[in-house]
Amino acid sequence: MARATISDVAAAAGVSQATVSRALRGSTNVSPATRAKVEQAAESLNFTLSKSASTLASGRTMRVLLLVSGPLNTWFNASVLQGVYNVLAPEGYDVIPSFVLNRSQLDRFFRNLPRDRNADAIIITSFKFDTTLHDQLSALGMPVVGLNSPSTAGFDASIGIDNASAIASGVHLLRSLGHQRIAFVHNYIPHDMVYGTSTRAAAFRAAAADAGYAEHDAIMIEADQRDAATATPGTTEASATTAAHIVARLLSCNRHPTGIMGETDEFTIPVYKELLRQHIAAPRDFSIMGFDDAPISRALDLTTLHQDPAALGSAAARKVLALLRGETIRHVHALVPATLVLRDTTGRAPAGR
Amino acid sequence: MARATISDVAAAAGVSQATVSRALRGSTNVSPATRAKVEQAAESLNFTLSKSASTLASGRTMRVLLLVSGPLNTWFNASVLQGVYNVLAPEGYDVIPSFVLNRSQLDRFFRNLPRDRNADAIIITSFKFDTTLHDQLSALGMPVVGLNSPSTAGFDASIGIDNASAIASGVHLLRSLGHQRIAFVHNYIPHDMVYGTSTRAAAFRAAAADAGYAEHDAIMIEADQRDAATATPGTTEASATTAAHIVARLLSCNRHPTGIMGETDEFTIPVYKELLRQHIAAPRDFSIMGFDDAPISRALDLTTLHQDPAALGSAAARKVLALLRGETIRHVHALVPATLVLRDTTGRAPAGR
DNA sequence: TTGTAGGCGTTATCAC
DNA sequence: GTGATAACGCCTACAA
Repeated sequence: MARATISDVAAAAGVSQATVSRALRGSTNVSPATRAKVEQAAESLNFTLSKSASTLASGRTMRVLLLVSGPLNTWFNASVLQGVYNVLAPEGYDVIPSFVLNRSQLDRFFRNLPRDRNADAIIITSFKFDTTLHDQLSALGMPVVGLNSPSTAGFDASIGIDNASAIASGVHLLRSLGHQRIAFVHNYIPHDMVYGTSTRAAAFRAAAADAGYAEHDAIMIEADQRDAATATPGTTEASATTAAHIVARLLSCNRHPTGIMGETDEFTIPVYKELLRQHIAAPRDFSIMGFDDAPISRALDLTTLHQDPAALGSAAARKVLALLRGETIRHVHALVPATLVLRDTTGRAPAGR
Repeated sequence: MARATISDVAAAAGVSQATVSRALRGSTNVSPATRAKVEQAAESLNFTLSKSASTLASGRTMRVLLLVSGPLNTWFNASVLQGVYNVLAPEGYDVIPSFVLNRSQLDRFFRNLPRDRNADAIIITSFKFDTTLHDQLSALGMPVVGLNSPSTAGFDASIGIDNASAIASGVHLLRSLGHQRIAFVHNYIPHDMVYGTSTRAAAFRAAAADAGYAEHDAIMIEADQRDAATATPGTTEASATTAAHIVARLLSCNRHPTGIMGETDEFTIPVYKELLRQHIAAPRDFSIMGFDDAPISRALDLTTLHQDPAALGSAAARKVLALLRGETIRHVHALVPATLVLRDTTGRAPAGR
């Protein structure tokens, strides 16, 4: 059976193609009677509108791109996708995920994007901002919404986690638990890096100073570049080797820190495990907390800062919708808080320190 | 600047539209010289072919659907997506993920699919097979490849994990470690269920019998339906309540099992944690193993059966490609093994049992 | 190897 | 409220 076209339906229903189109899209002025006739005809012919043809004629693709940094099978990225999908799918939009692992892939993505301008809007997550990116974004010619981007420039709207206040609340916790020296452990940050967690490192520095920590009482420990190089790019997870190196540096400090914050749960957990392996226990000997509240932190009872990437994705998608409809958005650039989740890895600082 | 069309490029390059089309698609007979001219003209006009127009004219959409059961932000589903993407994206295909949580959503999906026949093929993961589904699949009119489906019927090709032999190797492990009584713990399986892990339960029964376990020495413990109902559908994770109930049933057995296998890592871990909470330690008092080798099992040093969902996704995508190109596939329905990963939660059965 | 011309199946703009 | 009709931007025989 060759596929029925709109004119077949028109013939069957005894109306014009235009009317069929109107009726089937539910929208414009069509009398209830006609609509019923048309719908019935379409039904019996097993007819449905062709997306491609509609797209061509209308200029609307009903597709939105989701560009993430790092693999899609990351807790964060997958959850964002889920959230975006949840609000866009019911509206009839397809969401097309893409990802890039490094700067050159990112550039290639933007270079090829117009090649198949086949989306109405794009959501971009966790990219570090730079002027090149900015230019690329504005050249896109479609609504661009950012998700967890360090800067809002170049985006028509954005949503993100309030890293600064979240990190601050973590620092305050450690301080009130009596930890005299604290540390922030994080992955190696390449100079051409595309992911944006470096915001947290900066936030830690600021929050520590703010909370009264002297500079040498709030130290930063970054993963070794060589360790990072052997890992999958874009992964936030620390390898066992990376973790071992970090712990070595941590413990070899003169009067080592007892309060530790990690950039993400996934990065923090290997460090935590390595400490345990050294027979240094939390919260007896030290306190440690992650960031994200990913399932893995729950499994290990790790204290952490909760964020909800699916909610971020949904919020971003809602902004896309608003942009597409030309509605005015209340908070063009919104920031949502991350909240502290107390579990088993934080407690009063060991006495005598 | 209004978008350049193919005829603008044709004019600029001094050739016909047809030639531009041919040249830009890299394909058919075009002299190198002409091709260069065309490419340069396109470049300078910032022109690219419109996907929608190509689709309409050619009938090929360059899109493939990925339908998964359960949320996209599951380790398994997200990894499958990643794997599918990895092979399809370089070939110019967009992959459009969709998911359904239950039977009615699945039916709705199939009912609406022809409504926007806008894909060249579809990959379907982890769905329980039934005759209705079979009919729906064959009515699709496009290549359908199954991933981890209990049956191959209705699919043009399929790829999956060899649950039977994997589970068998787990049972053999427990047996050789001296566990006299073993148990399989798994989530509640709704009768209209769409996900396919029930295969593992059946495999456990068979493998246990095969290994010489009497029926009452190899017990099945299924999560309570009411517990499952309160959880997110499609999640393979056990809630704390579910886990507590399961452990209660486990320990209240006369001579309780000391060797435990779980349907997935995510489901197994809460059970494991609950056992620890009862001061019953692995591998001293019992052995427990998961299935999947998800990152979370590594974090908890859980013995498990390794599978690689991204590889499954890639394999499925390759079959899609072959189908689309009319190539003959070597193994239309392929099964890949899952391999045992020994970690810290399995060991010799406690003496005197 | 390259050009010509007729679709592909809708949507949108007008009239009526 | 409904009907013509001209786009929409490319692909693909077929001819040259």
